[in-house]
Amino acid sequence: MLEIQQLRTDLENISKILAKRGFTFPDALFNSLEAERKAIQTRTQELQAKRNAVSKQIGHAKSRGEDVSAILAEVANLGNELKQTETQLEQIQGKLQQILLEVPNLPHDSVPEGKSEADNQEMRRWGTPRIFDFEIKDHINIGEGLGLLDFETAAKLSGTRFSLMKGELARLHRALTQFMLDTHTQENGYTEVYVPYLINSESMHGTGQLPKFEEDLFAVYAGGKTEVKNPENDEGNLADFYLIPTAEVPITNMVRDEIVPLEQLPMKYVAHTPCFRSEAGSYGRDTRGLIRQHQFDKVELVQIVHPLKSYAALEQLAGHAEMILQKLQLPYRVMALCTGDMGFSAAKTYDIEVWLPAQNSYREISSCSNCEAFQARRMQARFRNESGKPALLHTLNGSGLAVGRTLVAILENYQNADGSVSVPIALQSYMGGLDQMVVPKRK
RNA sequence: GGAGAGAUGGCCGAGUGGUCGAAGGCGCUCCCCUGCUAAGGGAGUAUAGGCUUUAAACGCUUAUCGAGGGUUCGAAUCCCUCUCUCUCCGCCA
Repeated sequence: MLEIQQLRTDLENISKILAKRGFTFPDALFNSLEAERKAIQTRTQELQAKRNAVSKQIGHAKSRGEDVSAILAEVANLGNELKQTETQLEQIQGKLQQILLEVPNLPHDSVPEGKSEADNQEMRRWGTPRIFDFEIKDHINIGEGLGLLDFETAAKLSGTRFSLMKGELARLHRALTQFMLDTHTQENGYTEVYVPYLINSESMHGTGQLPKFEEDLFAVYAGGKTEVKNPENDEGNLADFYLIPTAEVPITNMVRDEIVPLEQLPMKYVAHTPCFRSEAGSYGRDTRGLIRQHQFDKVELVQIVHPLKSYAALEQLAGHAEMILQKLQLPYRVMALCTGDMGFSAAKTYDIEVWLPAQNSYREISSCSNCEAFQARRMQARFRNESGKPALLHTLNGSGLAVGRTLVAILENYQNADGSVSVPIALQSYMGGLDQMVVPKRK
């Protein structure tokens, strides 16, 4: 959420900046609502002040035992008018709030301008894609060839965009999460947290998934009841819970409505959770394989920091995600997302893309964003600053990493001619010393 | 799921219709006193808005005593709904 004062004083400029993201701010509507708001709010407060003064008078008079009927007559109609203006004010502020909640964050000055993925800017590359002297397979063929990856059964259980892993592959998947968590807690200074996967709508508003992106989520209704609780307003249509699309939601919301002491900053949290996404609007994209699933695991990094330190923290956070790929010896590149490709809440985002040989391209495996005060303002997440005053925090999040996609990268980059897959050295201790997953011999 | 108790400022805690944004204490900040230490004295100390202001401060003003609604000229206080916490019982991985 943007600061409404900023919009009031600098609308033209902000509108221009938002246009770079492809967002059209409703200038005219906003201005007329604001004018109305100002008039009605002033009037309301005048009436309230009068009521308070008169009520106080009555109190005084009564305590002196005087007759108050004259004063009472004077304010007979005040109540009605006040109620009317209060209602009007509430409606207008509701409308303004609604507009505000759907406005994306302002991109940072350093963000490259552009319309789509094609305009993202490459920052750096690490590692050299391996040259294979045999015909390579994609991760689906490798996994199925090993007899450890089973999409058919997953489809029977749940449908498309689900997967089922067995044996050493399931263990490798688990090894990856352990390895990532251990690295971030032991080397990068994060505190591990275990969080709820079912989250209420307030939290989803806090990090920006609601109200605009409900169709991307899975909603959960206690006892399977989906009837509208309160048909009078939209809030009544909200589900009891939503399945988290990322651990960013529960972790970041830990500081919702909190005032954090200065000395507790920066807060650095890591969590491993499953993530659930409806993937509405991505029909036909990455339909095969593990790349785009309704359910996938992710190790998420969240930093809650002092506003002056958030850009340094973003570089650090991206570095932490990169560390995992370096330890796994997986080639990658880092992209600065352009204005048109960034997510709703982000002021600046680096995507880390891992090399996938079978796709002959780099694919997103981590997305690291500085949301500045955008989420904090929605959440009222604050800290007590140097002069003792509450001020908004900055929040950052990044994958460190998406586990399923890391598994894909390992299968493809570590594949051998005979269909076996070598286990990266960094993971072998998590695999009971196993250094290779081999194709089972036919009997 | 059943029965009961509770939710007040950074913390503790008083306050059952009127001069209460809220006593008192603790903590914190500043000042005075004290040659260290301990103690003492004084002042200050919620948040979010609106108007005013080039901006800030100041000033004026509104709202907020878990949340929302109601009664009333007036609500921390009375009524209703909800949320959360605690205790006991039941069920449960």
